[in-house]
This record gives sequence, C-alpha cells and structure tokens, in this order.
Amino acid sequence: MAAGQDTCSSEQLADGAGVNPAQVRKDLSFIDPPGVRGVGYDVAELQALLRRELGLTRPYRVAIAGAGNLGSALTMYPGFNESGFEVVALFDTDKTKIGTTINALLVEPFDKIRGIVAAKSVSIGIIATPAGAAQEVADRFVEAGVRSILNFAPAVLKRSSAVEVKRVDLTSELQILAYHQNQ
Amino acid sequence: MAAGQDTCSSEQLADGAGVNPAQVRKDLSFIDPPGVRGVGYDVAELQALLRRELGLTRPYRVAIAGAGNLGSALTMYPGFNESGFEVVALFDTDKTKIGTTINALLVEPFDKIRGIVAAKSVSIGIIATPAGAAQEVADRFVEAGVRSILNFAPAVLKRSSAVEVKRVDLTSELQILAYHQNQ
DNA sequence: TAGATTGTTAATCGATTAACAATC
DNA sequence: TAGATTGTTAATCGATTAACAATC
Repeated sequence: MAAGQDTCSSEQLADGAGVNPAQVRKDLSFIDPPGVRGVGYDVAELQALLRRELGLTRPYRVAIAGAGNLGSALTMYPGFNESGFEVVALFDTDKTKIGTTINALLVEPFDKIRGIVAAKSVSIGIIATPAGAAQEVADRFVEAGVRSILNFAPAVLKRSSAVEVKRVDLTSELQILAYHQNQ
Repeated sequence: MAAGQDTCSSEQLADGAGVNPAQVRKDLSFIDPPGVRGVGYDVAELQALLRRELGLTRPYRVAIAGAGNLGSALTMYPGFNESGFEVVALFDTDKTKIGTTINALLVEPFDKIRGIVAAKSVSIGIIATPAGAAQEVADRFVEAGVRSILNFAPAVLKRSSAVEVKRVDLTSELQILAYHQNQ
C-alpha cells in the first residue's frame, strides 16, 4: 500500500505479510471484513476491526517480577505502552532495589505481589527473574489472580489450568538461527 | 521418563512435549533414530544425535549491539553459554559506556563492528538497540559478515538475502496472551 | 461498460494420527 | 514365548491455494 493510500488490496496486504493473497482474503472472511469488490479494503476500518476482534481496544495492566537488567529493560520498553500494555507494578527480592524507582515505578517486595496485583487489576504477569525464583513468582502471580504469564526465565513452570503461560526462550531463538546456518 | 532411566518410549517423550506419540516416532524416523522395538530410545544417544542433527555440537560466537538494560541482560544471560553460544563482543554508541566492561566484556563503538566481527568470527548478531539504531546496526552486521541476526528492537529491518533475520517481538507476545484472555 | 478485486468454493497440499506388521 | 514398542503405511484431518462467479 502506498503512503497516503486509504484502501488496500489483498495482494498488497499479502506482499507486506509475505503470504498468499487468497490466504489474506480467507482469513479476513471470518470477521466480516470491510472489503469492496474491485476496490480493496479500507485500511483504517480494517485496522479498527482487527483491533476490536483481537481484543486490543482496552488497556491491559502488567506486573513485572525481577528488577534486574531484563526487568528494567521491559519496564522501560516503549512498545508496551504504545500498544496498550501498562506496566503498573515491579517486584524484586533484593533489599537494595526495593524502594527504588525504575521509570517512575516503585520496586516492591515479592510478598506484596498478591495485594498489588489485586488492587491494580493486573491481568498479565511477566517473570524476569533468575530461573530459581521463577516458580515461586509464578505461584504468587497465580494466587493473586493474573490471567496470563509471560516467562523469560529459563525454567519450565508447573502448568496451572487457571492461567495461560507463554515462555520466551531466548536460547531457542539462537538455536533456530544456528540450525539454519547449516542448511 | 523417570529419573535415572536411560531409555524412553515415544509415549514418554510425547507426554513431555505435549504431542502425539506417533508424531514423535514419525519425526524421529527422519534421522535414523536409536530406537529399539519393545524397548524405546536410548536417551543419551538420542540427545547426542539430536544435537548433531541440529548443528549444536560446535560453539557459535555472538555479538550484541546495544549495551543498555536489554543488551546487558543478554550479555549476562547464563543460558547462552550453557547452550554453546558465546557472547564475544558488545557494542554501543554511548561514549559513557564505551570502554566500560559488562560481564568482563569491553563495550566497543559501532564503527568497530566490522573489524571485531571478522576478527572474532562472529556468526550471530543480536540487536538490542532502540528502534532508531536498528537498521544501521543491521547493515553493519551484514557488511561484517554475520550469518544471522536476532532483532529485539521494535523495527522491521530491510531484508537482505545474505542473512537470516529473526525478530523477537515482545509486544506480540503480550498481544497473544491478551487475545486468549477473551476467548 | 471494462477492469479490478472481493468472497467463497473446490482442489490441492501437507501434516497429523491411527493402525499394525516387524521385532526386540 | 508373551509383552512391549518401534518404524512405517495408509487414513484422516486441516490448512493453503487456485479458480471464478459476484459485484463494485
């Protein structure tokens, strides 16, 4: 789609996404898309519809456990706020970190997870702790009522049916790249 | 597979991975697996074979651009070394960071990327810079001869056929979790 | 109208799984 | 031998894509 263009064909969308145009039309057909034959899709309408369908029209509150380098990086990550994810709490065990602020956010101890998650209606917990602390943090997040957990720690968490856990495995990413170097 | 067990059935492997046992056997059949009918797979042999097949028996040298919180976290990430990925270079533009060390690694300026990547046989570059610097770093990595790039910056990079680029999109991870909260 | 592009069907393709002979 | 489990085939399932009537 050229800049300034307010309509976009399935072929243009497909080019951008690196997929087949028929795929785009088929997928969009599930959500009653704003397509017009001979013309294409209204970009603004399509974007709004997709945001609605994907549940991205309301903000989600996020808590981060682990105020080390990774936790700090995530706390300050500008992309989250831009996409409607508000980091509203930050936890650590380190007494020298508790009470300090990172990106204007106060670092709180783990035993406040329960209270703060409930009070601030946090629905997503991010684990950015060392592997050894991951399960404890996950348990606290679960009992506090988060709906989803994003786990950066290199640890496999016990599955809880109450919560969806997604792992970001940085080593796997490198392994996949390494594998392709040999193909 | 119980601890201490040195053999493992496709059913046990499937349980661990959350897939179908037939899937495990089918997939393994592509690599002449060390399976014995009525017994199962020798775990040590299977692990060694998979490591060989996946090209994970030799170390890969990694350079990280961006010595902020994310770059620091990645530099110190213990999982990389444990899996045979050696972080051997760290770059930044910030003059107050250049010359300092993080995890015993000297922070170097961007214009040394070319020389150091070549000298240290780096094959994987990690971009942990703000979005604005990502393309420049990617170009330098490519001209320096890296084979693969892992991009953490919220930026879409120009595709270069010489290099495989993989993006870790932290916002997407949260969006996927958010979507499932509504299903 | 002629040209363009959607929405949808039907065909194709590939991935998953059930089933079972082979065999330890 | 009897029981277990692989390796592989054939069947199933679902996802992708080509094709085209509908229609702007």
